[in-house]
Amino acid sequence: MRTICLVGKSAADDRVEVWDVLRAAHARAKADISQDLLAAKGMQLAWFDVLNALHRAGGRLRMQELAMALTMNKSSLTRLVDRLDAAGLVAREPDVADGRGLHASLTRAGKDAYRSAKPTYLRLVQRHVGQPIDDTDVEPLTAGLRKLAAPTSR
Amino acid sequence: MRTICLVGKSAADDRVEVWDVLRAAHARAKADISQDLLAAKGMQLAWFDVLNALHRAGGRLRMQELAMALTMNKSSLTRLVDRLDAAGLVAREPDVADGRGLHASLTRAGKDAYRSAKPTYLRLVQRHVGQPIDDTDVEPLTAGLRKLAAPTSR
DNA sequence: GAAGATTGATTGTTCAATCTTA
DNA sequence: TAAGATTGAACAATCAATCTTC
Repeated sequence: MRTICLVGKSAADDRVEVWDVLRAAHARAKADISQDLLAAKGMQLAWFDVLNALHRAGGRLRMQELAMALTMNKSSLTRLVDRLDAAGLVAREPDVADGRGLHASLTRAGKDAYRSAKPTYLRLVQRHVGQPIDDTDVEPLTAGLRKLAAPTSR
Repeated sequence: MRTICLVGKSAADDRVEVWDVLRAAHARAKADISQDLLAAKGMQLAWFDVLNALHRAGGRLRMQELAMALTMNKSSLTRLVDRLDAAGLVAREPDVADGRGLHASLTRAGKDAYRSAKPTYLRLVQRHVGQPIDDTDVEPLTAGLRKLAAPTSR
């Protein structure tokens, strides 16, 4: 039983609190954005993420690179791309340089869906992430989170 | 086509970046902590979260309150508690005051498992969240994330 | 044999419907 | 009728095994 720290929190407790509030902030923002995106555009956040990643990459990406960009399990990505493929938003194309690889690429319908959803997505990010914080929070938040996003030293 | 903002980022872009880096930070920290906890103690993070919530609440909580504390779907919680129950770490007890409600409560084995895992959990949070950030990051990070964790105004 | 990707089987999550008690 | 909780069925995520090409 610690009797020394009955008053005041330790530095360690403050770090644990960062983890707690990080989880809470992420959970709330993701829930709000994904719900509203689904309601407004009938599109799941996971689908938009794929279209967004492909768009940023110029329209196509190898499955492996796409999995990396989305920090997603490769099996999960295979299945997610299956669904997007079935919906006609993404197509798989053979890699001419390496017969083992496949490219996931935006179809015409995929580009249209992306262009249609993007403004709504940006608006929702502003509403659920941009609005709640103040101007002075932006820089320190970004800096701190960036350190956490980098791979761990071990 | 916007030709005005070819140089420099808009304030809106900075807010979107907060969202991007929030997702990345959360994904990495959660992956690292849950993997290491599983490796070190054979316990899933979701299980620890339940034990932790019950411990904080003094050992027992109604299913509904537990779902709230974990920001978790009530069906998912039913199933999660099923598994913890089957493992002997948690028990369901009738609520004497309201026959509709149930309490999930820590069993003796649940308390032991919690006490055994807690130091490891805290160590992993320090390693994967505490270490990567600097002392000066803690306060502004907590403050910013707390604003995001609060329910949205709409 | 190793890399890129998919598949089968298992497990976990979610929605809507249900059951029980207030 | 509504609240608290669970269930069945559909859906998504994950691991290990597999297939194909390098």
